[in-house]
Amino acid sequence: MTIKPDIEEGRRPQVLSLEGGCRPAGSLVPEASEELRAPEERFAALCKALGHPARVRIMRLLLSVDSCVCGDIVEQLPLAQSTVSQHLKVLKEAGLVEGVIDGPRTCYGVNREALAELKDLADTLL
Amino acid sequence: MTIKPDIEEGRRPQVLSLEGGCRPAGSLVPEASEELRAPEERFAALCKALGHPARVRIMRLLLSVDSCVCGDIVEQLPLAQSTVSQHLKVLKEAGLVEGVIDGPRTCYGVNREALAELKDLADTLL
DNA sequence: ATCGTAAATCGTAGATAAACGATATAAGGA
DNA sequence: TCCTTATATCGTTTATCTACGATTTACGAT
Repeated sequence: MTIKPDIEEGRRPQVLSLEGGCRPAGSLVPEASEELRAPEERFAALCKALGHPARVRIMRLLLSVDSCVCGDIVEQLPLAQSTVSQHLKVLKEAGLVEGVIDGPRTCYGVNREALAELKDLADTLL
Repeated sequence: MTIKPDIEEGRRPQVLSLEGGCRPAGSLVPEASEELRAPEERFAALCKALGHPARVRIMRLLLSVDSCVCGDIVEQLPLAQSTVSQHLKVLKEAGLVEGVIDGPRTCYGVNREALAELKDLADTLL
């Protein structure tokens, strides 16, 4: 890091991680170390992935049938196939769902561990 | 609503609520009525509000001091005052925090009910 | 009435997200 | 081999988010 101090003079180009900060000391709150910041970011990432009604819906669909649905998800949503595929990608990248390629189709399922992680983080952090 | 059918002919300008849908019948999953869709949207809205590390952080700061902090939040984050104010607004609009004006400053606090609602929805829906 | 401080809002730039259609990829069956 | 089907990816457009500085608003104190 610190490749360049900044772009030029204007606003910084999306930091979005707020890990460094600028405070030298004098934290009002005891924690705030590197270690304890990671769970917050993980929790935020999980929440962000669930922060769209279509994705909550997809999660529930997958939970309700418990095994793989695939293109069935598309039928359940008023969205184009490509859009649903995108939403699945977001959920997959957050680790909330897993996809298993099965012949010409892909079977998705909820990652129960990630779901447990989410609830655990919610209880721990908030 | 239905002021105009659509802008012109291109893609629709961000539906983002998927309430209507286009399915006439034949749902694969039993539920999917209007009533049961609301909690999903509420949950998504809460998650969206928490879908940024700065906002998770703010929530934790407010919980840790349990009463109002105010500009202290700004000191705890590597963000400008206006940015923090924006994040607080997002949390406030989701109902997760409440602000009480106290003289020249505003005291924020976590809305514990909304927090309970979040956890409850997580357990119920997922 | 004026000043200073705290917070909100405005205006703006750049990054991401969401949606679509079109196209590409991959596997199974004819 | 050549369709067909199922997903994924690409390219694009529009909307929203994130961040900032500058300004405005609202108090309290002088």
